[in-house]
Amino acid sequence: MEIPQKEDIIKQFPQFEQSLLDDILAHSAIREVEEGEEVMRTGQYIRSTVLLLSGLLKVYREDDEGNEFLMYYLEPGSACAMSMMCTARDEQSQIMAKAVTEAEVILIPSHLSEQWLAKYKSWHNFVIASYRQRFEELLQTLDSIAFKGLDERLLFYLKRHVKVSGKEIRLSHQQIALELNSSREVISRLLKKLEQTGAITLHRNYIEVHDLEVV
Amino acid sequence: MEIPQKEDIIKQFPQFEQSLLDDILAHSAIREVEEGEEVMRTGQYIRSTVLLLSGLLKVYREDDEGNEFLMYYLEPGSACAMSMMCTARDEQSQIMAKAVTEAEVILIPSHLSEQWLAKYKSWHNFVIASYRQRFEELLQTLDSIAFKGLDERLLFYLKRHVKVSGKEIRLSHQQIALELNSSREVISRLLKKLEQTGAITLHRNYIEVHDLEVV
DNA sequence: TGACTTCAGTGACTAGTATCACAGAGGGAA
DNA sequence: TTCCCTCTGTGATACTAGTCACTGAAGTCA
Repeated sequence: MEIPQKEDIIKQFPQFEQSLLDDILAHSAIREVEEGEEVMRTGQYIRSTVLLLSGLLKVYREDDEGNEFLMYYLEPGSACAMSMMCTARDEQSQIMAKAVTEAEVILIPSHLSEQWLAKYKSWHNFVIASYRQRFEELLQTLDSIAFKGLDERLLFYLKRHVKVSGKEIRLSHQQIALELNSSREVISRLLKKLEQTGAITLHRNYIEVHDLEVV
Repeated sequence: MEIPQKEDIIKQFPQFEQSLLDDILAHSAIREVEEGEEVMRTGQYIRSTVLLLSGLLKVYREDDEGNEFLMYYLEPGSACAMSMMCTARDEQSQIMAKAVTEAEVILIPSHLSEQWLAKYKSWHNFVIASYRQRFEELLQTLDSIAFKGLDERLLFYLKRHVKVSGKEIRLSHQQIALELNSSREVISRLLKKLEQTGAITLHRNYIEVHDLEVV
């Protein structure tokens, strides 16, 4: 654990008021997370609100048979909405969060983030905005699962990936299949089709995205 | 629009403090909603927080082709979480809400429900709890769509229905198919199978539930 | 260089769900 | 009663996605 640096926090959370920043500095810790490390597990008790300072987290759901699907990505400057909600009553996490890249998260003790809701207007707004944003992303994910075929879901997935980490998608087909709760062969075939339209080029262990909108 | 009666509100929202109840009485209206009437439409601007006083609402998502799927039911004493979130910035609804039975909703102007977050502890808790609860229900729905076959989803759907409106499910197979984003014939077949196990009995326009746990 | 491992491509088959077509049952209204 | 409409049941067929079995290509390491 490190002491957070004020400048880093300001850069990612410019909307926070001075006194809130001071409070964060005084009472919270930074945790450095390695690539692939789990930040949160289903069933784990949550005693801190999690803010992301750097890196990229994926938030996903896992069932009892080890199947998973991606809910959304968290980028620096955002918060894990679940950690805020559970916070309120010391409850268990419903989700998994894993670092996609090396990352730094700020851990704010639950009772403080709770108090701050009343104390700091900017904190309150941030929390409400986070809820709303995650809710919307979740709805989008839900839509794509409920209404779309796997081909469209894959497209949606690739687009989302491009948005958070650029046009070189460094994933194996296997990993993609896992996040979409599908199987490698099926994903391979669909990617192949996409390649034939010219939208992407396939390589070993990465996908080069040209233009996903034309498809 | 009617003037809300204090006793009715207390009955459904016993956790609200006196002064909050007075504020609700002074500034909000009750709207009576008929069975089948839409309370909220995707794309509509939301200027009020919606509390449910009596009746039953279903909250669902609809895509551009008219497909839909059920997110969850709202019972008296609960609030539409989306209406609270949108409230904050006068935004558009992402969802549909329709009265399953005749219902009464309380409409609280957005700017007030916003102010009350700071002013009334009980309101603040209520809002946070609502967020959390809806989020969890949404996650459950998501799970069942992502991980389960239609047979299990149907079971999940029936259970949920029994919980909110009893063991006589007054729905046609067609309506169920719609809410699960499936087709009538398939639902008919699955229900038939359930009937054969003895879990339910089928009738015209309603389903008699005996025991869904044994299946 | 050769052995080994991981990743990707492909055909054949299967399971689950959707779609189509049609028949019959139940209930309401004239 | 008769007509009509809605709801339900069922077979045939098609399509999507998942599974299995196998091949070959790319990268790694001794």
